[in-house]
Amino acid sequence: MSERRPRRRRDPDRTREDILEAAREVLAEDGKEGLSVARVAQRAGVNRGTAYQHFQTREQLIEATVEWVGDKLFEAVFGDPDEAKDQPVENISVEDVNDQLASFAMENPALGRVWLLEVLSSRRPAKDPFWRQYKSNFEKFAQTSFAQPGMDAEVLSVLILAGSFIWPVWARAHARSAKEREKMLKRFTREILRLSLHGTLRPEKYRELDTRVMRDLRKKR
Amino acid sequence: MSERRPRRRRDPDRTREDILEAAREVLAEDGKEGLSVARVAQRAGVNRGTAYQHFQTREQLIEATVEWVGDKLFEAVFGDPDEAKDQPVENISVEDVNDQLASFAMENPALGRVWLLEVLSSRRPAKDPFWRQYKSNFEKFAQTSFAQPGMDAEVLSVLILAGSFIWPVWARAHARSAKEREKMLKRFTREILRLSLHGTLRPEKYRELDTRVMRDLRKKR
DNA sequence: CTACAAATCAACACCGCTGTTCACTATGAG
DNA sequence: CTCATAGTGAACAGCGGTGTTGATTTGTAG
Repeated sequence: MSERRPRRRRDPDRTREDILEAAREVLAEDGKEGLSVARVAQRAGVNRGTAYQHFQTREQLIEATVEWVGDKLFEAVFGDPDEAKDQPVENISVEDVNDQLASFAMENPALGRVWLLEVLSSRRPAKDPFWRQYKSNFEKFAQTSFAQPGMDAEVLSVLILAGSFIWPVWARAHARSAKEREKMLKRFTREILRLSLHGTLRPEKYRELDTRVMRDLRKKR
Repeated sequence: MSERRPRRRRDPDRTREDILEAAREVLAEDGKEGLSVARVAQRAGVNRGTAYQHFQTREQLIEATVEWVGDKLFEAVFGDPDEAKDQPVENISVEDVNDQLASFAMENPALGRVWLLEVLSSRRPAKDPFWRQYKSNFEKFAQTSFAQPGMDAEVLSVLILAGSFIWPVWARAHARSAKEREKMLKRFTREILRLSLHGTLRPEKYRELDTRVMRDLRKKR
């Protein structure tokens, strides 16, 4: 036991990447609380001291990992950042965005959950590129004639994000085959679509409720 | 320092309650990961050994606390369990249920989040009275003529629960005055209602999408 | 009023983690 | 070649945690 590793080739960038990669793995397996610098360093095949050289504290290591997740999420949902930034809303398919989002969540359940809570509870959520883009897309879309009137884009952003990242918990995305995950994913995306198109209540059966909600609408913001 | 407390009066039930109460406080303040038997025992004014007598492990202490939250949540949303169990669905107001749920989540943000994740990831979620009732309500409702056709009640249950308990994170429910919480709560419940009634997309603008979703509907389950 | 099971408690043994420091070694860039 | 620096290893001081054990007290049943 306790094989002595040969010394790493000197390559700070590579080393940093290795540490981050290991951090992702640990985070994905055991969540934020399971992550210790010691474990990450071991998994990365790096001396603990070296890890502390690259990330001053455990918190910073987590932060850097979450940042990485945010970037990947952006890429998965909106594609190349440079092109995506200034796409007009009309070019963006509501359906595709939600599908990609839900798919990412299903394939990276633990990582995604950590990202979600970290970003939503952060002091400056707008720092995260994905959140910024996602929310602003929703807001712009709400202005178009394709959208139902009176939407609260912020609430909807949180709702769909929360649903997308929590659904894999219920679906037991870890511990399932790719095929089963695919099936659960489909169920989710289909229902989001159906909900988006028709809601859950038949408005004609809720006249009173409907007028009340829509009246509130006018006086607010 | 290190005042020596006088030995506790012998009263196992009371002691157990004190421990659970302290556990709730700790959980509410610092979440699942902040909970240690040591802290709970100290806060409860109980020897750590005593705590271990009542709850064999940290996990079991958490489990018991989550159970308590489930009960409270049930009570807050559905009222007295004995009466609620066999209410016909028609007597239950969709609006009220969602309002009470969101309100509970807003007033018990950390506790609620722990409950949500614990229940959804548990091996036997149906053990939790609230989840069981909530989901089955949704399923029964989906069968009525008040509901839009083709709803996936399970997806919707997870979606709304997730939204209700994650919204307070975004809303920074801790660290806000009662008045501000109330305002954020209103925004959420209103939007849920609006969404339930009208969705987000104008169906007439999404004919193709609509027919596709509804076609899928027929062949599935 | 006594016996006894159960409740309470202090102390024990042990773990893993954080963050720091320091001396040493290898290495790639210039 | 040389030298700043990445990487290593080891040790330290400290913290807070988990479970366990055996002695001690105490309510209560008989």
